[in-house]
Amino acid sequence: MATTSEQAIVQHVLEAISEHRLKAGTKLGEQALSDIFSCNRANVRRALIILSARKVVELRPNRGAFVAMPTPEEARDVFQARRAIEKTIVRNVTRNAAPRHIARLRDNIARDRAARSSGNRRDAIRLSGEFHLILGEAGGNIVLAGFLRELVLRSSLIIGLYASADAPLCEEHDHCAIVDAIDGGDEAGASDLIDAHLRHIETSIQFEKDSKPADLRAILAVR
Amino acid sequence: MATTSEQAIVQHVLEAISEHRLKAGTKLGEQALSDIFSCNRANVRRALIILSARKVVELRPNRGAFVAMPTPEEARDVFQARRAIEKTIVRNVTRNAAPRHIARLRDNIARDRAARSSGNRRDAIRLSGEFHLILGEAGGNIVLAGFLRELVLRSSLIIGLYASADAPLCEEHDHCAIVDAIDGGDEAGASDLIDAHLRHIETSIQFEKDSKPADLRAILAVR
DNA sequence: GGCCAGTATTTTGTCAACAATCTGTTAAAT
DNA sequence: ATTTAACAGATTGTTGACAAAATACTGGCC
Repeated sequence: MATTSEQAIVQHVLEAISEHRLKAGTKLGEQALSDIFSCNRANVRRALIILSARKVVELRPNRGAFVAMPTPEEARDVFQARRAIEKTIVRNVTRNAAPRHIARLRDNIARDRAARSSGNRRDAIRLSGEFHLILGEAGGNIVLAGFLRELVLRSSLIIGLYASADAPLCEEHDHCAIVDAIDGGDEAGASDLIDAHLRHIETSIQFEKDSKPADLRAILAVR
Repeated sequence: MATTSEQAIVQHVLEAISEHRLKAGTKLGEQALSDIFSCNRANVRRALIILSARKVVELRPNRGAFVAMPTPEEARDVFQARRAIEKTIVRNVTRNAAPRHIARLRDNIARDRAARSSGNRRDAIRLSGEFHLILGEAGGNIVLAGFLRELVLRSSLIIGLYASADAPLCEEHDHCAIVDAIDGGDEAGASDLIDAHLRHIETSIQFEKDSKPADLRAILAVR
């Protein structure tokens, strides 16, 4: 059942979202996608169902597929979920810490720093997201890693929606401190650092509350 | 895109799994399902894709769909993920504790007890799973609740695979103590209790390690 | 000039027929 | 008797055509 093109579509859409090329709310027409990937509409359909199951695409009946637009409430839930999951992951990493994993993390930080200093914002965004995914893999729990992959993607949409265009995202200093704690075997310390890191990202996003049709109606009501 | 029959198939399969009527490894033929639900094969296909995204169904190319068979490693990961997620959920419930939620939880325990004493094992299994889902809803975090729903289902498959047929599952006493702690506003206590509860379930399952093809090959190799 | 109705076009949803693949059985050959 | 090969049946995968719905457009009306 798994064709190559279906996987390719999913992969490319996810990458585009994580690099902030695809913005929340963008329509993903079936014809358009089947043209781009030169495949049958059936494959596009399968890809869209998979993406909607991962909550990064919303399927509206008789309307089509759109890149999901997380609400502020959803955003809050996503970040709380990340704290719960990543704290456990980081504890796992600290316990199981294989040297190659530490190396991958440090390599990521170095490349992130390089991308930042050379002004390559797109790479920087992708790399600071990947840092968390590497943690997920290094933790050794496939289930948690899968959940985290979904959450990081949704975070990417949230940041694209609610953060200002040139806001600082993950601070590489934070990432560095986390790896140091892991490398030093400090489970509780690493756990606290990732928690603080995620809280810091969340508070750096300001959610404008007025984006719901109900509010609009209330505002425009003549009385 | 969401038809009624597609939702119905997903719903019924999930219910059947959570009540241990559908066992891990069962083949879900397309024709069979389209006959049962009297719908087109296309709808069956969509349902199967959704189920495979939730990891309760495995899609083997050119072979068809089968109810997933979690490995012991996967089982360990699922339960660790549940501990991470449910501890946070229980803390949320304790903080937000609406009376109607507490009532729903106590009602669930009462019905669970009734089912047990009347020897209705199927209902008892379903109800003790539902207890955790009610916690998920009461926590108020939709993202975590969604993850938990998936994990409870996978737990159901795991228990069906590895637990003996008449093993005691969730102890209703455990559930009772958890609700008491929540009702008393004891966040840390409730968190510890659910952690212990999940560890207890996990240790009551013995995983026979010999179920992988790699092991079989090693065992049967003539040298 | 702005607004509404009716039509045309595009897009999504449904379906059935056809092709490819796999499974199980039968038959022939060693 | 065992093994191999080929065949028959069943199941999955693919494709294109058709139906239904929504959006865009055009013309008439206030």
